[in-house]
Amino acid sequence: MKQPATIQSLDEAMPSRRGLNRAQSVAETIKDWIIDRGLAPGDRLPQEPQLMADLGASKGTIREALKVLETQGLVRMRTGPGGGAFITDVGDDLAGALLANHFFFKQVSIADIYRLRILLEPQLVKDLASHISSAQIAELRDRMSTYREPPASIEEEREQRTAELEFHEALASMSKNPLLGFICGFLARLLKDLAVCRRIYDKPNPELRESGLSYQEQLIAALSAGDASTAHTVMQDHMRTAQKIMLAQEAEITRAFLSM
Amino acid sequence: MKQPATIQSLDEAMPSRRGLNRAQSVAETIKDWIIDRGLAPGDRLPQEPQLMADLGASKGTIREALKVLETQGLVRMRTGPGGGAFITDVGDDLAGALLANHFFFKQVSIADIYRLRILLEPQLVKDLASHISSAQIAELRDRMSTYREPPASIEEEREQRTAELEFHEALASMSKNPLLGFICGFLARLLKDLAVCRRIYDKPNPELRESGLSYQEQLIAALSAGDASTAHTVMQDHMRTAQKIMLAQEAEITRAFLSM
DNA sequence: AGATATTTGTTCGTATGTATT
DNA sequence: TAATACATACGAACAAATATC
Repeated sequence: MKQPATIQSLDEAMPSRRGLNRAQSVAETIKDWIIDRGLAPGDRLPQEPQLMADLGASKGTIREALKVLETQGLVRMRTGPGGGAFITDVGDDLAGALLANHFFFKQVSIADIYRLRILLEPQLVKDLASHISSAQIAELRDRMSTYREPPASIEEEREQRTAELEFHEALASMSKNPLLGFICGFLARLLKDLAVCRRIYDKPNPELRESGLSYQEQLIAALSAGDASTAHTVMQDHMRTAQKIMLAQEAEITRAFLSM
Repeated sequence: MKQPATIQSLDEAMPSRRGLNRAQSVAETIKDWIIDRGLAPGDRLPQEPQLMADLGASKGTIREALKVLETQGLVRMRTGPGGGAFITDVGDDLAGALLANHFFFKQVSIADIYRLRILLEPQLVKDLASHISSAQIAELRDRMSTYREPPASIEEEREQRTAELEFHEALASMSKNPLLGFICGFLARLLKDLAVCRRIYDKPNPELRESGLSYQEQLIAALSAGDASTAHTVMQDHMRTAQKIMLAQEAEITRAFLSM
């Protein structure tokens, strides 16, 4: 059954969106559609000509509105026959990118990040111990093998440091608590992206590396044994030493900066 | 003379942005400009005709790109002479709304939220104790007066509960750690929306209220005395009690986020 | 206070690219 | 291979908002 036109009622159904221009207003209207028609990821929105008719807006405006939804990660556009705008789940990485924008102009220090990591990461693995699967443990073991051997070059040094952070991202993605998982993943991502950290990672740092390696072994052992409290302790120790090392490095680098 | 293929030169001027369409690619390019030209909030981007020339894109495309940046909260558009796209700070509320979108289809439980609050809020006030100003303490005292007296109706009950969460948002906004502050604020916001949408707080709950009142007095006392460890303990106790009470009424957040 | 110039906002018509059949 | 259906992009014109004189 086709439901032809809620057409011109829309211009009136839509008046009281103060402060927004047409495209944003259209985007909000489409959002409302999604809500009260209960559309789920995978469902398709009407096509552009249809939207133009239904919302009484031109192509350009419709496109701007869809762009809004797309950058919010709510829909994904596809070309070709059968194409159009599809409702999609908002991926962690996109949400992380958006959130990273928020901290674009704020100064987030390494100290700020580690203050959170020290609190959250131990809790994360503590919860994880009770429900982690053997397949997931295997995945963690697999990641570890990446940096089995000491780095031979600066590039390898940085690669290993990145891999270590991705180990934490993997842990985060396994959490049953979406909030906790997302935040831990985001913190790891911030460390990966932060300019200051990049400089830190450029120098060899065997101390941090060895600490990382031994803790990971202990952590995996504790996780596969389902030993929550040991996992918690191991992670906490690791975070504390990592914090110390990173803060020392940060201080050193800023000192080097000042002397220029 | 018409120049048919501006498109060609663009593919070369703007290489290696795989998978993105033109508007998104343009948006990324503009972002890069912002970064390496060191543009700060308040600075202005070139105007549309200029951007069209510089990026070799049509007006519609430029507008889509600017729309992307606008919905990400990175720029704000203004009409009229001297108007254009202005770099802007990304407000906490917008970032929160975007992040809330991310949890639109996920199920976040009250248990999930409180697991984080128990860890983070105590740390927040502990840090706060060392640098809070007397003006800020006055503001907190002022907020408390809102719910001095027991609620007379269901509506007042809910209002007081909201005010209590806004007390936490105020605390969060005072943090010197932007990450910690943002996350605590976001958690309070989640609970607030949860309250509005799911009517969890509709029943009178004198136990929670009294616990809240007495803890706030103790907290403010500790903060104005600069007593970090007491502030930490007080908040931790409060969070634990609140968690117990709330878990009794545990319900899951489903949708209701998008309307923000 | 009002006219005007400047700049974004919106629309239409059309052409091109791309994936499905 | 050709035909189709859809998004994607261009360009020109017009409408609305707003600062300046």
